[in-house]
Amino acid sequence: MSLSDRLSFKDQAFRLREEAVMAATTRLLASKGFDLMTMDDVALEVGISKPSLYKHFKSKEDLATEAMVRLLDGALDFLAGQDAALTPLQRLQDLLAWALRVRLQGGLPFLPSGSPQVRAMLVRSLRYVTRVLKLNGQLDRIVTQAKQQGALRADLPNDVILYNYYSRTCDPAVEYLQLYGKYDSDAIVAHMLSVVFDGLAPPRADSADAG
Amino acid sequence: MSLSDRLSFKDQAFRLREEAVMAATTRLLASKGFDLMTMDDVALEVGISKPSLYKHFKSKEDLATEAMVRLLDGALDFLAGQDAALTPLQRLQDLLAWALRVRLQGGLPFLPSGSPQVRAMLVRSLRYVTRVLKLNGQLDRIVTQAKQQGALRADLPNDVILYNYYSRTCDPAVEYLQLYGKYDSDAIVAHMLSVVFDGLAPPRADSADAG
DNA sequence: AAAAAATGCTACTCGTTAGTAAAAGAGAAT
DNA sequence: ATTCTCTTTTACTAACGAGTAGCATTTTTT
Repeated sequence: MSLSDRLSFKDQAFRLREEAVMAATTRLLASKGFDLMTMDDVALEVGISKPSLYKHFKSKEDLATEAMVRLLDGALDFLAGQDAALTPLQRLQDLLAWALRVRLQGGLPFLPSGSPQVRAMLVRSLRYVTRVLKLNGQLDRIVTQAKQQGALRADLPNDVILYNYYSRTCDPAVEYLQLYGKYDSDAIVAHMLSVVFDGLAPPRADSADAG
Repeated sequence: MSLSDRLSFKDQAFRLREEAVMAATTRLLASKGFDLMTMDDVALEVGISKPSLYKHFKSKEDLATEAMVRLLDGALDFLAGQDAALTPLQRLQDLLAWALRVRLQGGLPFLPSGSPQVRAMLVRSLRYVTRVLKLNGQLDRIVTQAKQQGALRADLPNDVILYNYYSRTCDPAVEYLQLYGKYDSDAIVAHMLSVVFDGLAPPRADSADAG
């Protein structure tokens, strides 16, 4: 309603196409990576021609960066929308589950895996860096809270925990297990969460009290 | 001696250069990835010209595949050379530590992270596939042994354990923590091993006996 | 010492891809 | 209805990268 009133048909179509472009970019970035994703790929997938892309985004760099920004905004929104009653540990677990599901549906990981070039490209973008710092700050606080509650290991520095956490969203294990076809998304998410927080070794009942 | 006797100067130089080519390829593959590594890069790093590379390897694909094959051979050698007295868990931990150190020194990860194209390329190579199957088989047996000894969680399928294990060798967390400069290699390896096997959550002393 | 064989290098080809210019087309305003 | 503006497209350019042809050089062999 409010859209149709204010915007012309052309503008509406333009916005819709922009969303389609973002969706295609995200999918292609996640599957092929930045280097192998061509602007022609994106154009073809959206069903428009390459120069039209440049009406929306001024470069490939811009396009890719925007995709990452949207992912991080999604994560920040997810955090902001979480139930206040949740424990810090549950907040972390739920966010990771969300990120893994995003990934399993063809979305992007939190960390740009791979080449320093891509990292450098992202860091050039203020829009991107802002989000990273915000997410980092929020998660760092939650990790500290979880440690205070005894829900995360106090012997690990926060950054070690955080990078281990982030990196799980681009863990190839997810991809490979999905490729297998043996497990559905729920099973993969459950397994991954279990492994991240509890580890591959069984709980050692003798560790705390026995000695 | 035996080399100088049988091989001409030319042949010796040729072999030495071939090693230099492999070393450069490995380093560049690890840092830039397959797509961004150019044959000119390799040639420049070795100090020879591009066409000379093609006397050693018939294509970029060949070159990259050979680098992966050597890594896997290294892993298989490491396994073969392990002390027979080691527990299965220790064997897994030591191999992972070895792989992480390789990675921290600019080497390749076990899993080709990223694009399906690269995966497809590797799978085309029989030399590569042979090694993968061999390593998979050996590690699968060790994992089963470790489970029987209660050293690994029996509730996780072997393949879930294995892919989580493999994927740690290309975990960006390693890269990022190294980038930080705050931790030395030993600390990073120790932290990673600890996280992989024990998880981010503290041991739950109440889990097995209390209920 | 001279011919023979093999390697290394300079200078190319061909294909691919990011990005652009100018024409063609569709919607909006008078 | 007609003009005006904005968008879309076809057809390009420029750069880069994989792989090659043919010449120069160097080692080996007779």
